[in-house]
Amino acid sequence: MIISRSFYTRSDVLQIAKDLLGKVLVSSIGGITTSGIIVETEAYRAPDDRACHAYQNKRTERTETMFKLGGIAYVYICYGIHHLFNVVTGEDGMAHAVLIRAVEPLEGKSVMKSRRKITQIIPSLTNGPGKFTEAMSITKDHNAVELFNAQSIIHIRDMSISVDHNEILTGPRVGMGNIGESALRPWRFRVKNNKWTSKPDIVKYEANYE
DNA sequence: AAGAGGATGAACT
DNA sequence: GTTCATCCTCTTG
Repeated sequence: MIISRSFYTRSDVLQIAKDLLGKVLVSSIGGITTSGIIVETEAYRAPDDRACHAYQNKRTERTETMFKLGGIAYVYICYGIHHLFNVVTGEDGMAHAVLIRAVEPLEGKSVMKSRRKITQIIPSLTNGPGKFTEAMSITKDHNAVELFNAQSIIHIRDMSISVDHNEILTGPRVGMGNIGESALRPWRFRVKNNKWTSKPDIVKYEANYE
């Protein structure tokens, strides 16, 4: 069943990032339904998180979506090519979001294959934040879509797929640059032994932070 | 008005 | 391991 708005408006974005594992992301683009089990997430939390676009509560046209009441999508273009999908969480005025980094394909696998221009059902179909959005035809046009509304072309369901807390691997987020302490925060969560998650943990040996 | 750079992925060597 | 595709957003002048 559809996940209600109250799931998203909770204040702890780290908890929501973990709770989203096992939930099912659904897109119905052009009458074609695709869906996937969320198997990897990352939390982003303004104002103190330098990795967050809304670091120090910086409001711009782009970040405005993140400040809204939880339960909507935040989709933006990365490197000019990839559309990255986030779930906005928390109260109105709090810029918190969960990046979905990978899903396990459920419905519409053949459509996903053609969109990704590959011929087999293999992890590279959806095991990255820019990959599953392509497979599910999610673009920045879907920014601010209501995910708690079953009529929305993108929404999230609870299909009673349980992920025990000891099945969740935790580690630093992917793609952090020179952002000091924020890069070390273990705010990436993924399902242990699930082959549909993205690249392995990044190990940082450098300990010279500002 | 212009320029830098990015929460990535694919195709290279 | 390296390069680069590609474009929007934000900063600076």
